[in-house]
Amino acid sequence: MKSEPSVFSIDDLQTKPNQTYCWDGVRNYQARNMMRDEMKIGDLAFFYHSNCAEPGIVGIMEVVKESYADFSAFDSDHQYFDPKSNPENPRWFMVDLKFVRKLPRTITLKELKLLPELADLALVRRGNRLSIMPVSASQWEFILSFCSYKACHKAVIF
DNA sequence: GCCAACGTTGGC
DNA sequence: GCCAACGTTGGC
Repeated sequence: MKSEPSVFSIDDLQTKPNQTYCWDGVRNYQARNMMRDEMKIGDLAFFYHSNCAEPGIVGIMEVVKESYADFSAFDSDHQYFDPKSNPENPRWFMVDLKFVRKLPRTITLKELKLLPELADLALVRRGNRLSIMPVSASQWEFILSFCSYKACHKAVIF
């Protein structure tokens, strides 16, 4: 799940570790469908910093509330207002998340693109700008193990 | 349903 | 700031 750190970063999320946050403002149907149809309580998600100096995966979140109407779309004063959505027939949905942990270091987009094991990761596929993307179990495990071991192999791999 | 014009995302 | 790669809109 992407967020611009200048707007909301992993450190913002960590400031109040027990706080839950609604992931509002998603206005793309594919991303909406993933929140609405796929994400279940207890699921984990990577937190990705986008549109910044060092884009990459920086931490882990957990789903604490399953999809419900994104009410920011109903408020005409809100930046995420969408007149085509209303409480009777909401167009946009969101989930609630909470901080789990930061990764020991940022796994940069540059690294993710170089790793053959992640060639099928949606994030590194050509032109993918979705703000929410699926990660398979094996991709998840690989990224976490790579994160732990990279310090030892830094000179070899890069 | 087609597609040109336009707006957005986000890496660089 | 540039621009590729989208997604959306709306005329037809």
